[in-house]
Amino acid sequence: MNSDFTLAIHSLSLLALRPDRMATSDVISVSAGVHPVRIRKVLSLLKKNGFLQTKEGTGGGFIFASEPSDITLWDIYKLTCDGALKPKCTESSEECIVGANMHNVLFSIFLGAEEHLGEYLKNYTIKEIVDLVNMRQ
Amino acid sequence: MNSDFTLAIHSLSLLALRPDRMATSDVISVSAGVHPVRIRKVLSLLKKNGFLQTKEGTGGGFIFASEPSDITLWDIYKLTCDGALKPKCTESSEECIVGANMHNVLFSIFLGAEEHLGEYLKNYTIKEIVDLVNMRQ
DNA sequence: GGAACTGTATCATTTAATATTACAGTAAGG
DNA sequence: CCTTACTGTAATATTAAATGATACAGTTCC
Repeated sequence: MNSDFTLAIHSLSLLALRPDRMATSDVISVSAGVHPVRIRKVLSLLKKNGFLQTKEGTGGGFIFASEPSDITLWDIYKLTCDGALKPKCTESSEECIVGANMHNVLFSIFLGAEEHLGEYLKNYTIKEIVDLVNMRQ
Repeated sequence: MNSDFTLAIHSLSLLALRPDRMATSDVISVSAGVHPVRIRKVLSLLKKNGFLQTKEGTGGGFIFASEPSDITLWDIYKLTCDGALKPKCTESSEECIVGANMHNVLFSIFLGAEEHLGEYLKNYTIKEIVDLVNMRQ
């Protein structure tokens, strides 16, 4: 699974814990252990979809824009790794009945698999992630 | 998703269509469009788990060992890409409550996700894949 | 106008996936 | 019993994907 997905969850959880003040990409990147540019990249995606707000310039950064209970892991999945389950089929022989059709058959099955996974991921919101993080402390 | 998974399905489907005679790794590799050594590697895994039989030497190759309707995609998933859904968390800061606990929280959620995916994949057997392939012809 | 940010493009580096080569072991058939 | 056609598997090379790093334009605040 794409690590952009976990990065997004990580960042949103961190922001959910400080709903009052902004966090810079530097602060988040230290917590997540990655390069600040990656944080900016991933979070700009979340911004475009209205999950958080940003502010440039001095004192700027990222801040939660909605309710942690309104964002599900499925929302984040769709943004960061839609199609990740899709099978990577190599160019197979068109002359063989299996080679010629396997890709399409698997594609439709995996479309269903992703939908199915979606039903599971919809059960978890950022609020629940934060609660679980707090419980472990 | 790991392409060993699709390779295994491809190979098994091909073998299911010729239950009477053996197929060599060369034949399968042409159909699947990959290197024969990879076929041998993936199929040796399937052999170890009793899904097919092999024979070395002249006239040897791979042959189905069980019923196509007895092998589900979940069986194959477990062999070829168990844990593939597991989030790739980077080393995050132990000093931050989020960084210190995110990994464990996500890990347990993804364990559940994989189980959930399993319920879906159990609905498909090699027999059904072969039927779908035939229908498309 | 300078300091502290985001936004984004580009290039470098690391890591994972896959292909290739090589060869030992096994079975069949002359 | 020797040759041919296979699997099994290790080692190495190559390619592709993920990630990191650098650079800099645009914004906001003081």
